[in-house]
Amino acid sequence: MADPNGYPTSNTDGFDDDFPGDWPSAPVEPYSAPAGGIAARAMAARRGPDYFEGLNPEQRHAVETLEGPVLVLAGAGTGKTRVLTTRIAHILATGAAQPSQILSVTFTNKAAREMKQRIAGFIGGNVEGMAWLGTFHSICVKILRRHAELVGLKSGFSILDTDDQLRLIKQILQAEGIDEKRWTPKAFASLMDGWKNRALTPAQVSAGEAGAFAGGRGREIYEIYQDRLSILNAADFGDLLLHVITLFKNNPDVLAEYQRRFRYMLVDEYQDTNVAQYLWLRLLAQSNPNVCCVGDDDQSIYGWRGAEVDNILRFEHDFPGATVIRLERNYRSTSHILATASHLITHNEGRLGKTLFTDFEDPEDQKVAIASGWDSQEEARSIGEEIEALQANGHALNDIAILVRASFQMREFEDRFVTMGMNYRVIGGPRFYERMEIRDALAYLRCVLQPSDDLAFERIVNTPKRGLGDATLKLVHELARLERIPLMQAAFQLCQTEELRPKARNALKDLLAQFEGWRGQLETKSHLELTEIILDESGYTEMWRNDRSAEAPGRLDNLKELIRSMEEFESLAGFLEHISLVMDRDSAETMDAVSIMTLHSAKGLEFDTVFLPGWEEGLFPHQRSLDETGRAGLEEERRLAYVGITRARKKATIWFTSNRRIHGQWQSSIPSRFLDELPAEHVEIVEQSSSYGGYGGGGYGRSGMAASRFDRQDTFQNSYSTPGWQRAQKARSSQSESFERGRFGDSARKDGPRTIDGELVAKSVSETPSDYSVGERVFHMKFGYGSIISIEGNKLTIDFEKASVKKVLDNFVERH
DNA sequence: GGGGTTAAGATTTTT
DNA sequence: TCTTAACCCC
Repeated sequence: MADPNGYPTSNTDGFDDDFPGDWPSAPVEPYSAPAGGIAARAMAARRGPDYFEGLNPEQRHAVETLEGPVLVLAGAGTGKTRVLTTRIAHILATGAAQPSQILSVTFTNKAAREMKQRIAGFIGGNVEGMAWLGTFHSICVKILRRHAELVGLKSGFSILDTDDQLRLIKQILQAEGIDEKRWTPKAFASLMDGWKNRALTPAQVSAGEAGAFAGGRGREIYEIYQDRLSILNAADFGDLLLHVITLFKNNPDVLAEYQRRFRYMLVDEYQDTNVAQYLWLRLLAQSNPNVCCVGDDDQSIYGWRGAEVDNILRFEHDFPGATVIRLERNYRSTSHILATASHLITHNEGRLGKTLFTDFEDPEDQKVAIASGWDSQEEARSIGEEIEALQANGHALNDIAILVRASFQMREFEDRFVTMGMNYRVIGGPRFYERMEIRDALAYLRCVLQPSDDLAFERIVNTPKRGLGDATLKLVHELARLERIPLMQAAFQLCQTEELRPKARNALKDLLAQFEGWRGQLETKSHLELTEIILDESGYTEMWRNDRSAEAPGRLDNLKELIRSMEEFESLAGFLEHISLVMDRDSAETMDAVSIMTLHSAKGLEFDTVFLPGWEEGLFPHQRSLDETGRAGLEEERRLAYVGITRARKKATIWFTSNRRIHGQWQSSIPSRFLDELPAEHVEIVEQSSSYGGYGGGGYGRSGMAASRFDRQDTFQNSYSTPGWQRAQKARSSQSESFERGRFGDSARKDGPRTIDGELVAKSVSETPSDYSVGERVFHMKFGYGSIISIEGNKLTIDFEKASVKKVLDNFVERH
């Protein structure tokens, strides 16, 4: 069957009717011309299909080399996604495979979504057949649901999030009598994560490593944990991969089916794969080498969560006969930016080596700027002013980003921007589905759907408060463990006895009856209605309505948003499956605002203008990274710097300050060693015009933090004699000017809503005196309720009930 | 069960 | 310095 666009189609679940049983045992291989053969040369002489339009020769090579292993080393901004999607289009158009025969893996849902959209552009909307385009995890779930029994699960298994995981570990540690202070659940979780990232089952954990926890009981705890999961019929994120690997290893017939199915495999962001993902891929690629991995070793920044740069470095070794294609032609940044980033990254050892270049050079292009200030406040203020100036020149705020190393740096900017009335948005941060109220609501839904979901039940059994305290729960737990039954069932049995005090018994009975009632409505009510009913009848919404804290209104909004987001799903089960895997939410932000985010979350994005504050030793490179992983850590930090610089299309400005407050303590800081690794000819030191105080000089470098611990001390100390550094110092010490120049009232900025977390809305700053009066009770989105102590113009000093005394602009509060 | 006090910990984050 | 979670007492 073919669709109107001539592309082969297949059904949408990825499991064709003929799969696995009726899979043709000897499929007719589509002919593919050998590279360099007569047909190939004849074809190359001809104009390619439309989708080749605009590809450069390397990109085209990457698209056309369909057979055998291919590694595409795609530098930043070299059209990586384009190559991937065009390659898929090419596979489909040449008839080399059906959509359902292409395995294409990404790391994030966002990447998967974008890829689907772009492919839809090529093949006319019909991407439903691309059933195997998704994240590692979502693909694994799909496989596992089919073969759950083979790894000791039932098909309806639930997927635990990190919160559930921690609570479970905690219970186990308690039950095993392990001191939670000495051996924290968190520590165990990350240890176990490490094992799962390397595809180690409990039996495979080496004695040495197992010994690193609770006096040698690491493996034992891991085993108990896995046991518990299988009793709960649940899997954590790491398990999703691990179970599939186990499945493949123990069931060659199952593996063979998938090997036959996937004619072409594509992996995006290959530098981010961990050992488990690598093994997973190797298993699938055993009999079929048509693997195309795309990645950039220079952008590997997730080593700390198990990514192995080695995977990409060893590709040619692991996949013999691999074609390696380098994409170095950059379409994003100016030559100064590229040269700066390229030069910096050459300081790393153990890279495959690429040098970005651009064909477009404009004498007007600005060099990468290096600016410095006295402290982080000045940094925020100056950057704010520069952004204001850009805005005045018609620069869209949406094309400006501030990329920080650590999220605590964001606060300074938020504070400053709130004061200035500058639109900004924080990207990243706590995700929607991780919020307490959302998790609670989901726990209710999970309980309705899966009465055996103990973790969900525990979560909400006494939320809102029903008088079911520790004592009651302890009895339920004991019975459940004794009888090896789920908590809800134990609770039910307990209600039949006299063991509980009448009050608790009735409360528990009522709750169980409610769940029964909700379950009864599964068939008759839509999942939207039912969710509303549940949240209502359980008293959950009421709980927040009665809550007087600052966050309560937002939480109620989030609950509404949750219900709204369920609309796109057919059923409760479908919705729950989706959100356990897709923890992100793409907010439709339309407003013009500066983006503030961490360097990590900036990967894959680009902006005209990028500010990179906080380039100081200890912060960037981060001390902890150096302490924990030494040289490898330093190199990863350097790659992070590389990622940061290459986000900029036209202008990058790097900042460092002499003083920074860390954990409330002011500390003097010294410029990042990375600054001295930048190429002088592409960088300019900015003379500060608005700095104040002046920096007194005087050897803060040597007495600075941790200088003696650096493994490259010689290079490092030399940094004080480099011309760049001296000029930067000179520029800094010469100034003193008041910085409190009228920030208010001089703004020709257009009015618009301001957001914090994409939600808080404020209006413009003005000198109009506030019409609030002293003593009035007001509400502030971030600080909650408070009363006004004093007023200056539109600045209110408020004594907050839940926060301290703060000064805020009157636009940010409302009467109460 | 709630409210108040104290202690610990404070990179990066997706699934 | 500030936030969060645990803890203790009523």
